[in-house]
Amino acid sequence: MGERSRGLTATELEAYFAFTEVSSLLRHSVEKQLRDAGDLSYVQFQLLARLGDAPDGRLRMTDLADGVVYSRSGLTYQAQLLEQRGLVTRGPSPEDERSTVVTVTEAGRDALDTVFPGHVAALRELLFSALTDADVEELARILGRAAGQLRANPPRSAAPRRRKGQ
Amino acid sequence: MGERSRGLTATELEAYFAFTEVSSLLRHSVEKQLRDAGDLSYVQFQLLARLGDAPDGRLRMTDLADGVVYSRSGLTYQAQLLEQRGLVTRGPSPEDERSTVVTVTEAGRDALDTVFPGHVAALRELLFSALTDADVEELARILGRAAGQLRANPPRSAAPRRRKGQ
DNA sequence: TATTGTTATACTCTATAACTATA
DNA sequence: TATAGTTATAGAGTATAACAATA
Repeated sequence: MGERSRGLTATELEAYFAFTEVSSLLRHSVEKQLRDAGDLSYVQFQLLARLGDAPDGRLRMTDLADGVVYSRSGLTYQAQLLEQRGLVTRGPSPEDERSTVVTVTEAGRDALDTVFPGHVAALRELLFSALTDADVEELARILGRAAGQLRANPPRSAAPRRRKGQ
Repeated sequence: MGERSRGLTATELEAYFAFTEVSSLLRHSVEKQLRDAGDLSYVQFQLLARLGDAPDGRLRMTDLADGVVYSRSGLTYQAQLLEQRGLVTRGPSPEDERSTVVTVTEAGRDALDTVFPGHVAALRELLFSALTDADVEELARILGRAAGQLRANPPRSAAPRRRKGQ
């Protein structure tokens, strides 16, 4: 970025550019794989995967959204799509009548199983094949730190609600 | 991802999750900053930044697109937006009459200058503040490798055209 | 014939605000 | 009053295919 790079060191710039490049290319490839293999968008895959890992495959809408979707209406939209396809069910929470609980169905787990091998293969081929075990460890450590920092810095200029929406 | 994680080591999974988390949160924050500070989308910022670094601030459409936009019509759309705002100009190439050359205007450079300090500040605060100099060097090295690998693996199942769209 | 770019079109996704209902 | 979620609506962005023009 030429002169505008003042404020970042050369190494920082290099790391940032590499990060954005990897992020963009990897995301694009992965999205294509998920679409081709299971007709899932990346967001839908993330939501299903999250539910698949949750106890009983169930999560409240609010907890499901975290980090994946940045507006509540966006989550409602995606949850509707998944429900229409029979990959999740939605129902009221027994504990808190305001809440909606989303649950993965068997079909939802099948969709994950269908998509997952290709997903892993893509990651291995596109990302990990170029890295040593030590690289991967370093990457996990460093990005883990960065993730912690980002989590601790919620988007500023907060809006109406604190948790989900923006 | 529970049992479905077979095929990736625990460390690989950890690295991948951290990567997606950082990518998502950072992108979201940066997009907000660019929008607030200069009414630019992330894609528009990338296009302007690329032009700002190019000799004479000029690039052919095809060269401008690389890695930023994945369809030719998408680039045309964004270039139109930038041209309407006076941030770039478009004109025919003298060498190849088929080509369109895009050039940053002074207003375009001003827009970059307006947005850049906040952009750098966000990166410093959200990403680099948590990392040591050695971390940043490692990150640049590792992600540089990964980027090379990704560049060498163009999106498979190629389509109509080879370079940009597909 | 292949390449560069534009246009028309349809579609996906996201965000804002207004609204309902429960705590 | 605050929280959880939905709905209506509008807007931004992307992709595909058909197209025109030049190499």
